[in-house]
Amino acid sequence: MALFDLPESRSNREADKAVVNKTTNKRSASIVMKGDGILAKISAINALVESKLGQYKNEYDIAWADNNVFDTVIKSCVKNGICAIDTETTGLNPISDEIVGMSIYTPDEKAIYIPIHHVSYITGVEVENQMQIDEIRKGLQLLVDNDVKIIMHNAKFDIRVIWNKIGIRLKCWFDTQLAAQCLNENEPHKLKILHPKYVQGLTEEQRKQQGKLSFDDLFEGVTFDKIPIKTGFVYGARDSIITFELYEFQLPYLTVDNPKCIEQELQSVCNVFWNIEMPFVDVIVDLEQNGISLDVEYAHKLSEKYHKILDQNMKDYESVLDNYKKEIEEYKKKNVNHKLSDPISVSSPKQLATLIYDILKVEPPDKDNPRGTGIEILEKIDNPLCKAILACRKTEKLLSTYIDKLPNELLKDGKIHCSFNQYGAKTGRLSSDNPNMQNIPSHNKDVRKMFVASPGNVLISCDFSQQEPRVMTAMCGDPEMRKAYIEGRDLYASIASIAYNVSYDDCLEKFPDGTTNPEGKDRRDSAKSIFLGVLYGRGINSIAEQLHTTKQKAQKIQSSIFKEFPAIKQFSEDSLDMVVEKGYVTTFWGRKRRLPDMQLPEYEFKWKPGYGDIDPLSFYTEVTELEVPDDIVEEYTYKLNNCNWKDKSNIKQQAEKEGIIIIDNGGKIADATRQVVNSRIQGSAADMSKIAGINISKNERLKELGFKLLVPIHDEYLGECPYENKDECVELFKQCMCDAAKETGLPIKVDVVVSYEWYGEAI
DNA sequence: CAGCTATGCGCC
DNA sequence: AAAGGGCGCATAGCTG
Repeated sequence: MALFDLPESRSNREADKAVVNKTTNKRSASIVMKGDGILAKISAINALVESKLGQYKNEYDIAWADNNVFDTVIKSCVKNGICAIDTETTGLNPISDEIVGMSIYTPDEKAIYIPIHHVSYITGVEVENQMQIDEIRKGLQLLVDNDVKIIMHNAKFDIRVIWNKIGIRLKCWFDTQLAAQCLNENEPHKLKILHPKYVQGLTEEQRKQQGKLSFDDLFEGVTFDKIPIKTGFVYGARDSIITFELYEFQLPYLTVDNPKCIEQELQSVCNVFWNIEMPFVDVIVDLEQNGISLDVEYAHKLSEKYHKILDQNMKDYESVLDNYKKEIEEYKKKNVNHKLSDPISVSSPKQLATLIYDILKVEPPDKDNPRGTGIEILEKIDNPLCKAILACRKTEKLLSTYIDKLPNELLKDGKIHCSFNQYGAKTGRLSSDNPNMQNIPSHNKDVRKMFVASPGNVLISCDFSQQEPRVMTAMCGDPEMRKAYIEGRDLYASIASIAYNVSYDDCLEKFPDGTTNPEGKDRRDSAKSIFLGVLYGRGINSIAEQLHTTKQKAQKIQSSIFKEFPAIKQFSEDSLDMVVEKGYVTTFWGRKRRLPDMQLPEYEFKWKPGYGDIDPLSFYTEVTELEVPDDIVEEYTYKLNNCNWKDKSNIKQQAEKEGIIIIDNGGKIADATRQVVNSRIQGSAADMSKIAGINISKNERLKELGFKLLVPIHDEYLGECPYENKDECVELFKQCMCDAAKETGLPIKVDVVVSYEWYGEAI
């Protein structure tokens, strides 16, 4: 059974975890099953691939060590100056997983599959006559030397695989995934979905019929290295050609003077794609490849410390719970089918709700969420039990998500190499996973200190100061707000000063002598909340609640802010006008956020099946959907627009009796409305941060100094460099960041910290 | 058993 | 009437 020594279907990384998690007995049991099933599984896969992709068999070629297919195609790539490339691997980790094969397509040649590390699924021995890494490297070097334009789908992955496994760092010229995201952020961006949809022109129905063609669907559970080349080459080779075809479809829309681009109003998106997203691919490759060091010894100590705290938290919780022993027992007797564990689990919202609302009969503080057990609700309840629950949950979160989790994520180099999703948010922001490096606790100073500079290096963090408010100021152009930033004043204090009609100094957190000024802090906090409230589309009630004040007072401050800074309100109104007219808003740099819900009618009217002027007995009602006559639509629209909101459901029920279904889009429209201003601001900030990353990665001097980017956290970058170069790196780092704001015409401030541990003591 | 949703919570 | 934007992940608990 040595063949199946590891659970092969998983990445090495996960395999390691499996070794830790499972007993030896269990493990070998599952492996025996795998071994017994592999023959059947492979033949099932062979048949499945044959049925789905067999038609393409003769259209693609295999590059073997003893034929000249690879050389021929490389030559054609050089001649054409363009090609699409894709890799197949044993898993999704470009460092710890292995490359299995590659495919290349260039026009006028068959798409080729290059087997590299296929093994026999029976013996585990490498299949003979596969291409040698050295030969492939020489070929790829030719592509680099001749500036061949390379097209990929999710390029950062393939670039890293090829860099790590073949030793060539390719540059991607056109990433079809990023293109798709720039062209429409509101759809899935998998190659296997986009190609049928846009290149083959299949309808949703036809696509369903075609069935699933993605890797997981076809090879479920079996890594690609075990797939016989005769079967796998069709899938592999096809990846590069469909990537190329998708590119051909997309290119006109991303060519600034092409009629298709102009007609779709995509000129500004071209700027984002070509000048921000494509150059940023190299930044992501660096970030992921660099990784960040973790102090394992410190993490271990931290784990001990917090497990002790958790033990104490649990003791406290259980002793408080003891006070309610009687009530709990009573409840359990009355409700024989109760699902309460003993003691009641602090991590089960259901059990906690039972405890708090059913057993202790607490009056729900939040009417909208009467059985909620979230932090804000428990804080309002304000009793020792809730305090104990919150303490347990806080500590458990720290331990399970960070302190005990992160040390397991290390690769062989002792670093965490997480994954960054370049278009992770529909606003254009990045996201991070495996693990998420963008939500490491910052309030708690202990946890971030697990992350340290590599030996001989220092960490440098550099963040934009008030990035989003600054972007808002640049975009709305309010002269008073601009002045505040240009003169280096605190914007929130400036707003407060004007809104409250008191001096600027009286709106700062501190007096000039350094002592705290509580009134000033309150004013500044109010202005800040309201300003950010506008950014987030937040309701006035919710703002008032946060400020611990009345709705009237909050409303008054908001009104005076709108009055004194008319550009803020104007900007919101312009944004709403734009989205209603065009269906989208744009960022400062031209990224689009489509919000089609904003163009929905407030109400839609449909006949109930069998109603309308169709014969109720007809079998064909679903074929012709008849529209509800205009006069009825108008009548109900008028009623709905002029009624008390409480009467709305009555009207809807009334209509239903008459066979008319009223769809209320109010909720969707409200949701989208809140996104309008925020998308422009958050998206512009994201653009700016990406430009900063590009500036940094293109700075040759920083490279010479050994500076490395490690983690982006929205408005902040974390990097490291050799200790002796820190001063020069800090200056260049700051400059690259500030330069990103150049186009806005507003200066931006950055804050820098140099330290050995993240959030550790400044050096 | 895997895979899904709900709830809660960490960050900007 | 009331309304926080953007993420990823852990756990519980349900379903197939």
